[in-house]
Amino acid sequence: MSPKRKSNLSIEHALLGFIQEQPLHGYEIHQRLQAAQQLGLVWHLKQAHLYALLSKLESDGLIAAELIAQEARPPRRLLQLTAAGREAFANWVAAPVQHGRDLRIEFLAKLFWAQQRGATPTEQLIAAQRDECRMWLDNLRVEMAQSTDTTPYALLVLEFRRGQIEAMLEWLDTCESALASAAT
Amino acid sequence: MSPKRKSNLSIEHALLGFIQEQPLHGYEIHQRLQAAQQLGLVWHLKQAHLYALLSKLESDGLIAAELIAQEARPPRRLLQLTAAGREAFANWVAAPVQHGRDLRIEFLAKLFWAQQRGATPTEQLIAAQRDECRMWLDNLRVEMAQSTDTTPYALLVLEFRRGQIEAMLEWLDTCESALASAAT
DNA sequence: ATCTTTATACTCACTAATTGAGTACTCGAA
DNA sequence: TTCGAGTACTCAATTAGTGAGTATAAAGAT
Repeated sequence: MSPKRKSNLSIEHALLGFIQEQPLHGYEIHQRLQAAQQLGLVWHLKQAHLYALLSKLESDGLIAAELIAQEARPPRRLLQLTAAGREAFANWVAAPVQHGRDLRIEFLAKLFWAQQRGATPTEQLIAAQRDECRMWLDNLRVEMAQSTDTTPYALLVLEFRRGQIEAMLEWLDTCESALASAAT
Repeated sequence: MSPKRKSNLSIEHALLGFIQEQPLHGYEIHQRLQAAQQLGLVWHLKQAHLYALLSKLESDGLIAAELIAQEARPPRRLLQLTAAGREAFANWVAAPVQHGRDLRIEFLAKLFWAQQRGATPTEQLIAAQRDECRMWLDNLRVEMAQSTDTTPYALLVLEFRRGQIEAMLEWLDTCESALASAAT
């Protein structure tokens, strides 16, 4: 009833990238997701799930469908970005992820699209994520410094997180130089 | 109808640890899960979710409940390990996780219980996980070596994973020395 | 000439995961 | 005396995710 559902979109935004250039239908998007060496490397989606996410994006007004009848086949639902969708996608690509658990999939997906968009968006994304990671590290260090009454286990947990974040930061540097050398 | 449901238990096993020593009821388990510096540090569960997981464990025959009536309050369901549950828990604690995505929560949960059990189980778990991680690394290196026709993006994805696994391996070393020095 | 795959383009019904909210009582403090 | 906090769960609802199915055409096999 209420017009504003709490729409928890995040990784779904990655699908919008496929229809930036030209409208596509769901089946084709699924094909491209599977394609080797691309997004499918980090994000796996069953077909039925893909269609579910697409309708979610549609009901959120980020994409709009146009029915293209085909004689004797199910009609294609040609999907295209709405203005809101185009904006949401741009924002999503540019924004770093806010939690470590989102690095493996969502950040790599952002990087994929950023890198399709060119060197500048890529560098900006990397810089933004680096800032975010540094913030996480700073917070961790504060927590660890305050740890006088900390159990050995709790300390190990914090050290685990520190290690993962530091590895991420080093890898972000790798990304930058890889892309810089790819540009030349 | 069929007696064998495909029961996809894994992280749920961590709950069994709470009733190793004495039977507890769900509410109490939730309290202990929240307790600072413990498992709650890595695994957050809403109350309703906890109860759902407990019934799953029960229908899998790993725990059994005894109803304890209390005058004028809802009766407690006192939960205890079955023989199968005790075995399943021991196996779970000893086994390394098979996928990188399970490191942040499930492995840390295993470590928590291993370390409650003493130095030997802890060392064994760490060793087993180290072997597993080394295997992942070896596979990654093969993939990377075979990468002649690889896009820069695909290469970065592989390098990301390598970084995370290497950080994990270093951290496993930290764990070992931390626990060794705690033992003295 | 017919028969079987394979590709196209989705839909449906279901189970599992997860959440918010509620219930029904007690006890201690203001 | 009433208000909040604690005890111990339960329920209904929403979301996520999967397996299987549908309907058709074109391509290839026998």
